[in-house]
Amino acid sequence: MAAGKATITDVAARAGVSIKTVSRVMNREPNVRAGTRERVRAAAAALGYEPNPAARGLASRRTFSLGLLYENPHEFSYTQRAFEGVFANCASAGYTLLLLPCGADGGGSSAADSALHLVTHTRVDGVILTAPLCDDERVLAVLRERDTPTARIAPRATDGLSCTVRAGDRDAARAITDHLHALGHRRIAFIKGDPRHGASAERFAGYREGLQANGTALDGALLADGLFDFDSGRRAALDLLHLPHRPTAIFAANDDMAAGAIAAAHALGLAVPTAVSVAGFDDSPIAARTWPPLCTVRQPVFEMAAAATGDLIARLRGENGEPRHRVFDCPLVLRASVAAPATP
Amino acid sequence: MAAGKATITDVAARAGVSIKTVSRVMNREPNVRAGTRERVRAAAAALGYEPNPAARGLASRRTFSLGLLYENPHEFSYTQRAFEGVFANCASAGYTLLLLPCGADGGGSSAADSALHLVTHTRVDGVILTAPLCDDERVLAVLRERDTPTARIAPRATDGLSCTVRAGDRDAARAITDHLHALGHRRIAFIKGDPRHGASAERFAGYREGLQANGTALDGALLADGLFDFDSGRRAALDLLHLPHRPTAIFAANDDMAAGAIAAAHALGLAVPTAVSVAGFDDSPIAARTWPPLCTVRQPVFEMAAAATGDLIARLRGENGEPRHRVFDCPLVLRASVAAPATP
DNA sequence: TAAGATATTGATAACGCTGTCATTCCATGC
DNA sequence: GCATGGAATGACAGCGTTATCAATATCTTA
Repeated sequence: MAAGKATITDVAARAGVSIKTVSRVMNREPNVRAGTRERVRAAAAALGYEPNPAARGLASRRTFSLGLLYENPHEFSYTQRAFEGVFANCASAGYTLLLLPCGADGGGSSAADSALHLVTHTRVDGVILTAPLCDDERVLAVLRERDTPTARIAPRATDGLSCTVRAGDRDAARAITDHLHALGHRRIAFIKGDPRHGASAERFAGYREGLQANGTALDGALLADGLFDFDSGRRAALDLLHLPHRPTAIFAANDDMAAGAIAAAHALGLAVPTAVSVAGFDDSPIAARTWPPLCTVRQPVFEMAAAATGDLIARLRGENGEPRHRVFDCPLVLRASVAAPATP
Repeated sequence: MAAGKATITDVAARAGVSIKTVSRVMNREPNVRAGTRERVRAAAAALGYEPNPAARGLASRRTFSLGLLYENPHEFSYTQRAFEGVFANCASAGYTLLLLPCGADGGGSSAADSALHLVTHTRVDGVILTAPLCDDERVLAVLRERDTPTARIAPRATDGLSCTVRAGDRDAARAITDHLHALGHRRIAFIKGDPRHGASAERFAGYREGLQANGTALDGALLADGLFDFDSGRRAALDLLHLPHRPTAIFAANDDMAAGAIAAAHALGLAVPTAVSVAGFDDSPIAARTWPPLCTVRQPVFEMAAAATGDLIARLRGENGEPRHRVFDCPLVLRASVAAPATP
């Protein structure tokens, strides 16, 4: 039973009551006999009925929405920057932004579930997905089924149906690797990103390309797994720095992990960059706040999110035929956490 | 002319055309004579007419809103945590969350303007304001005028009209100061927060109370101004650490500035906490990522935001008479950036 | 047991806008 | 002067819900 089609009239007919009674049940109003209530509930469930928010709002003069007004000069995390980018284009096009956070708690399935729930029960003209949700097959299937135009930020691959934007992860990772090599580093460790993100594989590929192009063999001992968060980076770096023949540089697949690596070096009494260089990826706010500040590549998140939104809106207006796919350049950001290796 | 009252019919009557023509003008459809268009525009402006989104959505089967689906396990900035807290309560109560960011660009006036614009043109049942917007008289005046129920997070003062939540800033700052004193610090510097935030004054008051209770005189040379951001903290700390008789501890009014202070100490070759202790406020993510990690107090932002939202929704449902005012405790978080001063 | 009170249900009119289609207007060509 | 056709405008029927108030069913109480 396709959701989003049944109306209150259908439910009333099926339950053998008036629409007003259905309305009462849906709004949990008192004065409905338990049996009637149950019958209406069953009919609604069978038909996959969801009240239409617009009709509800029109009739009741309520919106069932709250505004959250905020001003945020200092904090620009990845998500924050993405919000701002999306919002910038929404506002100017007369669109409203609905936030649908997905619980990141117990494993991927719960996140997907809450995503599905929200997509099914909230009527929006289009949806913007960020990684790693943008690669979740179940979420994408629901959107396809309901013909919901979609834009995806940092997806694993393009699909001809949705607009996408992504960073040139591979080239940027290659650039960092080249930079480290050019400074004289030959033992460059790599901390991988969360495997659920498409970008992780790309960044790793860029690292490998860089080694290969510079004639350095890939040393499996210099690879560590991470999950894009500070603590996984810290732990991975501790392992790497305890190696008998330790790396002279550590390249982490994002800044949070790189910050963890710097903390690990500090904890072991190894000076950065004298004893070990550390590089990150993203140019997130943490990159300018570590000591020493982090050498990284800048991902233009705001611009990426704004572009995704613009393309999606254009599509909603029927302005362009094929969905667009954009790739954004990530320029190198040189900072003090990287230097030439000590020559022993 | 109070906005939010005029309907398309009023505009049509005033312009001497049919409602359909008004609709055409409002939607920028073609085939309207320039003169007619102008007449309609003038009538709409005179009446302060804004199309009703619900009616529009119902008739056109469009929502003019986009969904942004995201999953965000790692980044929990202050704003992010507040979002999550607000959203948690919105979703379970059947409310939708509308984000209205305010440009934090050229001075406060522009931010207030964009806030006003959004509050006026978007119909929401209630509004949640974060600092420093929650103390902006112009914003509050608009909300009062339109009888929009409001919740405020970290306001300067309560007002009997809106629900408020805030942290026990004064007590927490007092606790940090006491802690530093107990360790033996007698020259404790303080970096003030952004004066636009009510919390700044409270935290400073707590610092002063702490000194006084411990019998230490307030030394004006040990006070520095800051704006809650990393760089203002770094610069303030550089000044303080260049004093002839420099402080043994620096207490910054938030973590971002404290992180800046740590960077300043590093830059001057002063070890933390051996040469100088540094304490912050908030327990924001940066606090666990500096080296050494930051001693601070934990502000329960998620819980505060969730409580504000819950109180607001209860109010919208007419469940409670007087608006609630809550104060949240901020427990001390002991970390390595603070230790007893060296005894020379 | 009947009157009165209360709980339950439904008929119907909004709600404010857009879509459809009919109508009017006006410029053009013959 | 009159037909022709496209541009400009309007009449009116929904859109899917809630609100109002009347109607009916059920329960109380004397």
